[in-house]
Amino acid sequence: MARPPRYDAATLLDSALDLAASGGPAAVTMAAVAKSAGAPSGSVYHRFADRPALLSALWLRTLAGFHTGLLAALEGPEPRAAALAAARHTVEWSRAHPAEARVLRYGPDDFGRASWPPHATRLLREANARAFSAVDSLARRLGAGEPAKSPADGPADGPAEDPAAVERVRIAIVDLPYALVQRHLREGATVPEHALTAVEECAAALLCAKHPDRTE
Amino acid sequence: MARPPRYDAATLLDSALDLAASGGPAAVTMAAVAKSAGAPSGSVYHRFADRPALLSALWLRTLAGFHTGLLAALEGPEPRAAALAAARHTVEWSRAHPAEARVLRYGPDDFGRASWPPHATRLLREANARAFSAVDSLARRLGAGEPAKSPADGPADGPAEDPAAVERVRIAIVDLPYALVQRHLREGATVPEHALTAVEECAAALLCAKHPDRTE
DNA sequence: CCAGTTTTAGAGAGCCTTCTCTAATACGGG
DNA sequence: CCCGTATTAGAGAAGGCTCTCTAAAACTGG
Repeated sequence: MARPPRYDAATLLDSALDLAASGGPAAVTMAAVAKSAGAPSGSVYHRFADRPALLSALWLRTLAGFHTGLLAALEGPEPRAAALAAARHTVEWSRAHPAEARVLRYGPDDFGRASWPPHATRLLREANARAFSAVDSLARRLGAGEPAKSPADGPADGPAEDPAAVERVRIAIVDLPYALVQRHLREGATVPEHALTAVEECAAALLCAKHPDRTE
Repeated sequence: MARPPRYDAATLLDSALDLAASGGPAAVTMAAVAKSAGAPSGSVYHRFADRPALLSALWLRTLAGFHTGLLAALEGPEPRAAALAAARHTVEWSRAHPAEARVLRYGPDDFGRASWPPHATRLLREANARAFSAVDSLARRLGAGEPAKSPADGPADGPAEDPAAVERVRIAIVDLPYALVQRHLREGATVPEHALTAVEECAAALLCAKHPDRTE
């Protein structure tokens, strides 16, 4: 009932991904995407209302690709194994998807979040909330296996929720792998294999040391 | 013997810093810097040959500001205290200099390193080499205090230099504090105070756990 | 007070980008 | 076979950015 599409949204986003990976968000211009995909500029505007719409789609698609594996790892049955798997996932996914990982170096603000359509802004908020709550609940599960420390310390609702402990878990399984990956990507290199073992060791060390009793 | 300057390089770089901190590298246009400083565009081009020259000056000035304190901390007499001081410095400096810290979120490539003048490229290489070697030598000093592990493992020239151990130190005192700081900055927030204690705890934990004998 | 030098001041050319608009095109259903 | 629709195709207006160029201005040493 209609002419078949030659340049669909996914294809155009692939071009946008390449441009963003090699030249940063600023390199993703509508003209550059069109040229890189071999399409006329009209076709790009046929798929995406404007540049913010394209940038938001690129960010959300990339983030979703990363989150699926991360969430799967975080929801593993055994808390400790799940934490280590999540830490590993960041490194492995970045090694397998270098272009996407380069995009996630930036933040949504760098991709013009301020001018995104409301729809995209909502999706971003939901995706981030989902990931954050998954990390949070894993941190709770990890804490539940430990001996309770001081029950009269704050309004512990469900299991004990020491914000500092949650923060430590978050550092071990999110920030630390992310930092290591980004260091290599920032230098223009790919993520080396030994980054994986480094992350495993460091995450294990951080998950072990729970009590900050050793002040010095 | 000449007309006194009204807009010197430092003032213009201050404007560029504000623009970069709030809008990223793309927001640092010659026109925007001129407007933000209240100067005509000619004055900007009088100080900086072209945009890459200005961007390189901005990056190098910002990096130098961060490096001075970092190098001072790394060169402390007692290795372990020096390592913890270095980790702390990243957080404290970022809290004290939010705009500069936002700039360092990016990499030199985002500030157009490919088109920098050779002079600037050389300065960058030197600054990075200095910082890297300071971390490296601190890692060596830290390792020297520990019991030697397996002397017949690689061409140990001076003190034992296990690349994995150096990497672990680098993660503890550079990557980890950087990651924590950038997480807050990426979200548009400032770095909270509790980030400092989190970094201290995590760095201490990582510096303690040296031997990767606990595989699981 | 003058000559010399640095700096301000801003107009404008050339290029690139975003976005719009019109026309042509290719396919499927009846 | 033909109509309706989704899509391609690309020209072009409007605006921003980089960079150049000319002229004026402001200060200092003699």
